[in-house]
Amino acid sequence: MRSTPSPNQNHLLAALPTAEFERLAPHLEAVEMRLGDVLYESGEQLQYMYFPTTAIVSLHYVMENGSSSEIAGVGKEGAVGISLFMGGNTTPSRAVVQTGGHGYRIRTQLMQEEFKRAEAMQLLMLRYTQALITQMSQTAACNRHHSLVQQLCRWLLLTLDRMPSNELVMTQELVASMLGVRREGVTEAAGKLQQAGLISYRRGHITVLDRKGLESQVCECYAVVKTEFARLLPDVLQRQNFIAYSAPAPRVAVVRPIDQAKGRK
Amino acid sequence: MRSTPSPNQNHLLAALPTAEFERLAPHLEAVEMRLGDVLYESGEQLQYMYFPTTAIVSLHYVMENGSSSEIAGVGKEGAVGISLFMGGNTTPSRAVVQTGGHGYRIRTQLMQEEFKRAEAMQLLMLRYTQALITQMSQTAACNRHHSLVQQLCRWLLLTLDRMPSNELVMTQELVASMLGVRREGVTEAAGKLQQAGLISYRRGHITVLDRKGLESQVCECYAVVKTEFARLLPDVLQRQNFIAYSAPAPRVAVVRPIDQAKGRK
DNA sequence: GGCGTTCCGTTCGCTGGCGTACATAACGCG
DNA sequence: CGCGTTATGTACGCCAGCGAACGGAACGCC
Repeated sequence: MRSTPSPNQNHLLAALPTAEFERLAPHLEAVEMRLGDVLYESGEQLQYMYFPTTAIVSLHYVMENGSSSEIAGVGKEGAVGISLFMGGNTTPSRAVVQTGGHGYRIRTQLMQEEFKRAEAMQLLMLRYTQALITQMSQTAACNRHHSLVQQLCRWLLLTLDRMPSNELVMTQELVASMLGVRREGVTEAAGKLQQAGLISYRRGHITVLDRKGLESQVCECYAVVKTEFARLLPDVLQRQNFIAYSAPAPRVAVVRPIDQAKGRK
Repeated sequence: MRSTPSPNQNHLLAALPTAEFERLAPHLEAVEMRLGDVLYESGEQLQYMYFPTTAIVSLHYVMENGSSSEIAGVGKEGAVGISLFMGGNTTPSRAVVQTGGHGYRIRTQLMQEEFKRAEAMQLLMLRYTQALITQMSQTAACNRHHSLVQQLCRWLLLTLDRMPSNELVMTQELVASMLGVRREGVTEAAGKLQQAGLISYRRGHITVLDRKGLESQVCECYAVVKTEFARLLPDVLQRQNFIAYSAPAPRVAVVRPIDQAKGRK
C-alpha cells in the first residue's frame, strides 16, 4: 500500500510561499477520493475546498432530462470549490470523482479566511479561476464545433496530463457521460483511435500508446487550455520537486464513506 | 439625440455603496459602443474595464477554422474585462459589441487598484464572475444537448433582458455567429418561432411579441442563469431607481473610432 | 471453473444541422 | 426612383451522432 501523496503534489499548494503553506498545513486533511464520490452536489453548500493530488475530479452539469456533460476537469493542477471564495458558496454544477486517488481538503471557513488575507493564496486562486474559465469556454466552443474523435482526444490528453501513468482506469460509459455523448459513440471513436495505434484498451482500462499521435489528431482546444494554464500559473511548476514536505503521516479520511469498503485498514 | 445614460444604469456600478461609487465616478468615461466594435481581441492586453449601460457585448471565441461562438453575453448587468483582476490580463476570447449603445469604462490600473482595496467592488466583481461562470457552463451544456430552436429562445430571452425595448436590432447572420451555427439554421428556427406567433422580424430587426411563449419553449438553461444571477447579485436590483447621478455631462468617447461615421456631431 | 454481471461491439433507421448554391426581397443611397 | 447592396428564403444531398435493441465477451466472485 502506497503512502499518501504529499500536499506538494498538488501544484497550487506547492506554489504557495513556504510561510503561507506552513500556516495552512495543519488544517490540510488528507482524503481518499474514490471513483464516483460526489464532493458536492448542485446547489449544495460547500464544506471544504479540495486539492487533488492523484485523484481527478470532474465538474459536471446534469440536465433535467438526465443527460450530463463535463464543464471542466480538476486534477493536481487545481482545486475544487472555487465558488467558496467567489461568492454564493454553491454552484449549479456537481463535482464527481472521475479517477480515484488522493487529495487534501480544508474547511470552507479557513479557506475563506486565507483568501481574505489577500496574499499569495488569493492571487493564486484568482489566476487558477481564470484558467478554469478558459477551460470552460473552450469546452463550450469545442462542444459546438469539433467532432467526437477530436473531443475524445482532447479529453484523453487533458486527463493524461493529470495522471502519473499512461493508463486511465475508465469505462467507455463513463467517458461518454463526461463528454455528454452516447456510449456507442465513444466505442466508435475509441475504436478509430485504437485502429490508428494511438491507444489500446480493455474493459475499463484505456492505455495511451502514442501521445504524439493523439496530439496530431486533437483540435486546437487542448493547446489553448494548456497554454493558458502555463501562462497563468508558471510558478506552479517551479517549486515542484524540491520540497520534501513531511508532516506527521495524516490520517486519511474518506470523502463520502462508502459503506462496503470500510473495513480495510 | 438622447443624452448619455447615467452610470447607474449599469447594475454593478449602481450596486456600489455611495462612497465607493463617488471615488470611482471621476474616472468613469462615457463611451459609445457601436455594433461590431471590438473591445478587446484575443490575447490582447486590456486597457479598460467596460460597464455597459445600453449596449450589449458578446464574449466570443473564434476557432482556427474561422467559426465562432458566444461564450457569454454582457449587458447592463455586468462588466467586460474580468481577467484584468483575475490575473493574466488577457483572455483567449474576444469581446465584440453585439448591440450598439452606451457604457462607461475605466482604466485597467485604476480598476485593479480599486479591486485590491478589498471593499465592495471586490466582492461584487467576484460574485459577478461567479455568475458569469454559470453562464459559460450553461452555454457549454446547452451547446451539447439542446436544439437550435431552444438555444435561440435562450439567447433571445437573455438578450431581451438587457434591452430597454422588445426589439432587437440584429441580423440573422449575426445571431448565427453568436450561436455558432449556420445562418440558414437561424432562418429556419426563427421562422418556426414566427409562425408560432412568438416573434416577428424584418431585415435586421427582431421583435418579441410573446415573451411568455418564448419562455415556454426555452430549455432550462435560461432559468438556471437567471436564477443564479438573482441569487448572487440581489443587491444589484435594489439601488436601481433611486439614485440620480448627475455628473457634468461627460464627453462621449468612441471605443474604436470607425473611420466613416466620424463626422457626426 | 462455472455463472452472473458489467462492459463492449455492432446494427438499423432516423434526424438535426451542415455545406452549397441560388433566388428573391428589403433597404438605403445617390 | 432606380440600382446596388445586403438580408432573407428555399432546396438538395450529406453525414455525424442519436435511440433502441441485442449479442457476445471479459472479468470477478463464489
